[in-house]
Parts: sequence; structure tokens; C-alpha cells
Amino acid sequence: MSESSTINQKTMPLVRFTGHPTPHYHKEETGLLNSVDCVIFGFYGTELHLLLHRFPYEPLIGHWALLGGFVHPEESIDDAARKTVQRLTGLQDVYMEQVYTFGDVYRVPTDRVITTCYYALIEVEPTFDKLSHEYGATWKPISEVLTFDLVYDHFAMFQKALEQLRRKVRYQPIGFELLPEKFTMLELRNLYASILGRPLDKRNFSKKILNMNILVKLKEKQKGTSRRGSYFFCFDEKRYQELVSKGFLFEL
Amino acid sequence: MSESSTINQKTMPLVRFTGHPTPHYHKEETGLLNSVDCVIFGFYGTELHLLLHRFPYEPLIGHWALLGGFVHPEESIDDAARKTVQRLTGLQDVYMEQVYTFGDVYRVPTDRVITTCYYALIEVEPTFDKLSHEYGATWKPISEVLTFDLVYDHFAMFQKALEQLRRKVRYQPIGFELLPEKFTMLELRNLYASILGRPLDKRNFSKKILNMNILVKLKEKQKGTSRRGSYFFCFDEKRYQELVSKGFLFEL
DNA sequence: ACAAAAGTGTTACGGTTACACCCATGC
DNA sequence: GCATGGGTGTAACCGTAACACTTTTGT
Repeated sequence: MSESSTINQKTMPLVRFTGHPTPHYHKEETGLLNSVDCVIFGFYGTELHLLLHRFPYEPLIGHWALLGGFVHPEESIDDAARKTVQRLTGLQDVYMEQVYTFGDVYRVPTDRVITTCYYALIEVEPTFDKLSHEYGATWKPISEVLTFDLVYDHFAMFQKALEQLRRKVRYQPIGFELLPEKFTMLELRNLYASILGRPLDKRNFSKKILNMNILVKLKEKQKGTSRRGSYFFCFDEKRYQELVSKGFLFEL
Repeated sequence: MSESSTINQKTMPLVRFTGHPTPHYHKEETGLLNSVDCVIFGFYGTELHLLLHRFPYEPLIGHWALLGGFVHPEESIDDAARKTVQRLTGLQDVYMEQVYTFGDVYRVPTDRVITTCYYALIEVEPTFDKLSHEYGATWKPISEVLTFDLVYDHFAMFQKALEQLRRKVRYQPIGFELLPEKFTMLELRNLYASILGRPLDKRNFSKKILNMNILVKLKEKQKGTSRRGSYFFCFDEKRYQELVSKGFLFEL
């Protein structure tokens, strides 16, 4: 195997290479519809929230649903997912991760649609005024979502996404994606407690996370929530990367 | 939200319901090609192996590749994956798990193909005489696969699959899927050592796994490999399920 | 001065790691 | 009887979990 078989995706032409010398083995295959659905997580107060909208098509008009969109021939599925999040929240450059692809024949009764589910982690504050009214999007606490009857298999998507988030949040520092740049130790602890679904000891939690040396304590204090005020911290991404390259493993 | 929006997939008719009262919101969408690729893991000797075949299409004829197949309109993606494994190995009822969906526009240069990757865990012995000669399938040790130049993005699929297996094998008792019904403690330990990529202490490993109470020690001994012979064990699935329902967590 | 949240240290426990010798058997 | 792999126990260590009081400051 002397020649490379890898394709440089960046330099590919935008038009398909059609002068193929051998039988085109895809010729007889039928194209199917592909879509993406996004489980959009946000954190505020003391609970993790989900961004839902009212399904606008019959026969399920008005039922709660994840927001999705079709995958077009000239866009990757990741792009389709990013566009969907942007359409709903107005935000770009959001942390997203693919969760699972749902491909049962009758998952959508009226058509064969294969849907790839993604989750997004979003800082909620900046979305409040940007939320698409066109889509009737609303933040709902996950404890409430558990009682909802989502459209199609959207509930299963939500469950898979939450499960994956719960797992990943323990070995990758992705929780910070849900918080503003500056946050207090209490906010961080509440975030993790909400995601993991169990209370976390105040002293043990801060001991553990501070020992990792990936947070910077700021001079500034949060005012208003308490007499004394609590210090802000921020996540030091650069420092984290340095530590990782030396073998450090984030773990909660 | 009084009525259920969930669809009972088992009682769905095989013909689409077409008399839809409202605008068919999928009408203008273009169908894409969907396929599955399978990372087939097997264990023998002391190392984890991968089942590969020689790619039969130009311009990559003869390069090592995962086996895949297209997803047809009347089959789920899970079914497509199962069929692919059966075609190659002759085996049915194999443990499979979805890994990730690869949806870059130019991942296959000649067509837009969205591919969902699965891994399968297989007991190797029964496949030796069944392996499809038509596809030129061969078991390759993963240490060797790491040096291969697989077709398209198949190497990335292999990596994702291995990563997922490494993770999952630590919190779910799926390792047994790679072994015959009866196995020795040494075989089990070698299996885990190979998957996790690090040596495991003999005493600590057997202590830990035996303490879980999910293995049954058989009267029978393995002969031939040593003078003394070592006892066979088997995984007690029923017992494991009982323990799980009492809150037990498998963890290695 | 008091109310309300912030911040901080020590101890007990449990699980993980490291490690070496005797055992059973076939030749 | 000896060579080969099989089987077994203990002690040190480390990280986790449990737990309560003092500090700060705005009103």
C-alpha cells in the first residue's frame, strides 16, 4: 500500500468528479431524507434547561419538540446542526456534539427520515432577547421536560443526549460552556449537581476542582446575592491544554 | 397535551399513510445516499482483532476497508448494519452498537454518502470457516491496523469505534461478547488488557471481577495450555441483571 | 447586632496498587 | 522430580466522603 488513499477535503472541488473509469457502484441506490435534531441545553437558576419549540406541522401542531432541519446535499450534517441552532437562538460558534442517529423506518410516519441528533451547550443569558419568536422557542427545566410528551422520538433523543452529557461532563471540562465567562463556585457546583442529578458537597467539590489548577480566581466579587459576595472564577483553557499535554486527566 | 404523540412502531402499516391533511413539509427536500460501515471486533490469541476486507471498487481497489452497505428505504439503519455483518461473517444475533455518523460532503469523493458507523463484537472461532471469500475478509490485529491506510474516512471510524469500545467495556459487561461461552481467567484478563491497551495485574484483576459475583466457576478445566489446567468461567447474565436491579454497577 | 451566604480543614473509610511464593499436574 | 503455568493474601497508599464552625458585610 504505497499510495495514500486519504482525501484532502479542503481542496476538493465543489463539483463532483464524474468521469469515473469503473462502474459507479451507487447508481441503483435510492436517496433518503436526512435531518438533524438539536437538544439545546442551557443552565440558569439552579437547574439545567432545554430549549423547546412548538411543532408547527399537522397532525402534531403545538406539541413540544426539538428543533431540527433537513440536511441539504451541499452541507455536512454538522453544518446542518449548527444552522439549526443558529436559526433558533441567533448564536454562532456554539459547543455541539453528535449524539446518535435515529434510523427506524417509521420513526416519522409520513416519510422515511433518518435523523442525526446533536446536543448543544449554550450560555442562556445572551439568548433571552434573541430567541426566535417565529419558532416559539422556550427554555424549560429538564425536570419538567421529563413529563412532556415530545413529538415522534424526540423524547428518546433528549434522553440519549442527557445521558451522553452526564457521562462526558465527568471526563471533559465542557460544563463551562454552559456558564458565562465569569462564574462563582456556587454556580459551578449547582451546574454539576443539576447535570449529574445529585447533591455535591460544598467543600469537597471546590477542593477537587481547585486542585486541578484549571480555574483562575478573579479579584472581582459577585454582589447582590449575598452580603459578603463571592469571588468569580474563570476557566483557563490554555492552562488546561498544557496540563493535558502533560498527562492530566479531568475527572469528576 | 392530552393525546399521545408517540407512534407504536410495531403496528405501523407497511405502506405510508399518504392522505395527509396539511402541507407535506418534506416535499421539496432532496434524498441523499445513506450507508453503514461496520467495525467488527474479535479477540483471539492475546490481541483484539479487526475484520477487514479489500475494497472492490476503483480507484481504491485492493485497499483495506471496513465492510459497509447501503441503507434501503424499507430497512432501518440498524438492520442495514446487521445485514452487513451477516453478509461478511455469516453470523446473526451479534452484539452491535452504533458509533457515529459521518456526514461531511466530500467524505466519499464521487457521491454524497452519509454513513453511520457501527461496531460489532464477535466470537472469532465460529467465523473462521464462514468468512465470506467473496469479500476477501481477514482478521487483523489492531496493532497492525494502526499502520494501515484505510479507504475514505474508515480509519477515523475505526478510531472512534475503538475509543467507544474502550470506554464502554469499563462500565458494561460487554467484553464477554468477544469470548466463547466458557473462558479462563487468563483469557478474560488478556482481553481486557488488549482492549484497554495496558497490562493488568493477575491477582488484582481476578479479585475484582470475582468480587462482582457475575462469573460462575465451572468444574471443568482447560487442558493443553498448561500442566495444571485452569478453570473455566462463564458470565451469568441473569445474575448480572438481578444485581443491576439492586443498584449494582459494573466497573473496571 | 443580626441575618445570610461564603469560606475553610481534619478524620475515617474503602478501594486500588504493588508484590512473591506455593500448588497441581503431565511429561 | 522437574518444569510450567495456575492460583492465592497482605500491607501501604491514596483519593473520597463526611462533617461544623468562623468570616464577612449590608441592612
